[in-house]
Amino acid sequence: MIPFSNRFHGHSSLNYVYKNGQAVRNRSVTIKYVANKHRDKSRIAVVISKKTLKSAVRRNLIRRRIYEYVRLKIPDLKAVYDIAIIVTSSDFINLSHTEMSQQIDQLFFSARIIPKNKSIKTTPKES
RNA sequence: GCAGCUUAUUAGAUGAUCGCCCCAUGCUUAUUAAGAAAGUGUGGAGAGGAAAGUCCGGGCAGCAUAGAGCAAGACAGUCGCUAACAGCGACCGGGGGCAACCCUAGGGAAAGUGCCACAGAAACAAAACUACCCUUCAUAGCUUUGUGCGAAAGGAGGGAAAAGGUGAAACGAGUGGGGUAAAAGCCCACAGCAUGUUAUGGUGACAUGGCGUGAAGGUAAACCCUGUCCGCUGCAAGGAGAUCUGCAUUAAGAGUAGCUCGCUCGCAGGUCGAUAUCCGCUUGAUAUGGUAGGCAACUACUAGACUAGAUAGAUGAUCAUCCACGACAGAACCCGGCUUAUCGAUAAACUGCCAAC
RNA sequence: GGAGGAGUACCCAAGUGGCUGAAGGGGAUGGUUUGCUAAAUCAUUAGUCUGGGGAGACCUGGAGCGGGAGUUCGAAUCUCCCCUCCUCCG
Repeated sequence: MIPFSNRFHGHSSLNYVYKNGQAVRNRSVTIKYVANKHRDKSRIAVVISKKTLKSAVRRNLIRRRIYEYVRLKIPDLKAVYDIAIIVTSSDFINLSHTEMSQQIDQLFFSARIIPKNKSIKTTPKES
């Protein structure tokens, strides 16, 4: 999980991201993001609908894996962002760790939240 | 050894690195003290047998310290257990299995009402219809020619409820004998059923036997009757600000239930501040061990223990090794059950068959 | 987390124990009408799964009212347990 200060608190702050954020998406994940100049720390949420995956255990598992990977990316962000990662396909549960990290890296780069070459350098360091 | 049956336990393990929530405690922001917040260090602890479905029951909270009557609803063998229950235990009756054992919404149909389609003579009150039997009328005919006898079909009167291609079910006591014009528990013997009473055993449901009486279709997960229980809403319950104006003080109105009573309460609006935070929130019908009681469910006493409390919601990620290659699945106020989902592994008791001693 | 409701043919739906071969409407298919279409009008329609027969057109048996049990002679309907979908709450 990510620290308490990097989470969203309350419903309305997430609604702001949904309404005003920019979106990048691929087949199974959508990322909405918006820059926030009032805060010192970025906030990140992972959203999985009960309709996409019925089992609570599997939803938790996806959420934890994404949170864990994104937690390591927080220091690399260019600025302070509010980010919502919305999972829209139940196939996401079957991805291996490398497949998952590739998809998220790709989306983060195309959103221009993190610089490309740094993201390539950091991943071997972490592992 | 094979096949089966019941119960209980368990629910991947170990290590490395990086992280999360809560609690305790130290330091810093910050040199009087106290409190709050943020950061940071150390230590402790961190999902289930079903956490699920929300199907029952209870605690707790608000409405009266939850009160009365009706309505509505739930339950249904007996005795016990329990805070309570539609639960559990033991037993009784019924059904299944060679057996261990399993299943069982199991009060009342002689209080009343309804329903029993189609088919069938008839669907529950008894009768009618067909067939059966007797008497009689009348006729063909026979004839000893006498107001003699008299078949079948037919008309009339009567008998009995034994027979009736249907149907889930047919008047609801079977078999054999007697009996009769023909029949029938009409009578007899044997066997069975219901009910009353009585004896024995059992707390009881009930079981076994004696005596008397009797002939009653099914359906109550149809209405209903009998007995027992039951107020409603649910932690999104509920609690925690400041201030001003108007109306009212009996009455009116409002509040919790479908209605009646009863009970309680002043009501309406504006402004500021919020749409959040804190409390409720985990020590409890608590689990574990021991002793005693009980066939058991369970209860009493005792010892030490504290074992999630989040709020976009904490147990994870990555890697390595091992094996049986890991099923179903994530607490949200808390308990007791039920039901449903579930890869396997282990242990114990018991039953049947086969073999050996 | 808690409370309530619904599920019948491709779609909308009626049906509260028995002749349901599942009413009715839309849709689909084929006629009539028109120079052609639309509209109107008439007729047909278990159309899903499965067993058997047939070269095929088609004929025929069974199941089937979200799924599974039970009560009953008989269940879309009554009872119980699941599944799916929808709505509400400070």
